[in-house]
Amino acid sequence: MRCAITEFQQEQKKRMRSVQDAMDALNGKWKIAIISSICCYGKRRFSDILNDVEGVSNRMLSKELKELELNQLVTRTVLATQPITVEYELTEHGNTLQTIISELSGWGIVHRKKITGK
Amino acid sequence: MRCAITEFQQEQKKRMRSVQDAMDALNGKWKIAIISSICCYGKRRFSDILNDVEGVSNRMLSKELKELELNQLVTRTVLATQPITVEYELTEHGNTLQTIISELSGWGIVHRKKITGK
DNA sequence: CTGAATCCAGATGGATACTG
DNA sequence: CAGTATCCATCTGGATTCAG
Repeated sequence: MRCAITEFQQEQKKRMRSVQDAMDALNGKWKIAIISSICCYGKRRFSDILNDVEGVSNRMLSKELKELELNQLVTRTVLATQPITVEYELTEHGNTLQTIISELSGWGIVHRKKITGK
Repeated sequence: MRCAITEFQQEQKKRMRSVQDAMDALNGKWKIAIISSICCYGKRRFSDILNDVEGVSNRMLSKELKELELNQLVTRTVLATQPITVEYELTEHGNTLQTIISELSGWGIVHRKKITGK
């Protein structure tokens, strides 16, 4: 009977799928930088993020913010100013990413040393 | 004097860069699945990984394994069998990713529930 | 100010066939 | 078995312009 092996592989598949789910929500060149920018300041306007995230274009920023909103990681609030301004904020769910981002940051530092600076 | 703000922003930039360093090493459609496959079994052959990672082509597998090797996350060992076989294994450094992968997996499960199943 | 629309170059990745 | 080479469709993302 090969149940043990089968179950083991099933677990492995589930694990891989859930990691992929996470990565799908975070993929895109700027997502993590955008999240960092917002969470760092609490609330953040479109043009602010545009300045924070070095190199991003308004086209990409708009697109990735929309995806983050779809994934319920940020909220978008239009303010009735003249001209209008828009505030982005992390949702509670978005905030749960902070642990992961911290760990990625930590690993990234070690990794960079490993590859370059030795 | 604006030192506090400046330092804060400096910290933020560093953090974003190191996260990006980490993501650079892990980007690519299959990297995490490949790492999962290898670490799950200890050692793994090319054709094994090809089977484990659903949907990957030999072209992509070859390419991403090469990148993982460059980033010193896996080692490649040619065995003198007939025909030759190749074993891939996680380096010590590659193994340090397990925590992050676990967390991503955990977050991915919560996230999927949030977005779909409620 | 906050985007959306268009255009376009370059990267990504699948299918297939081939080599040692 | 473990890749490499080639062809080709699609995706990505920058620059620029336009709109509410």
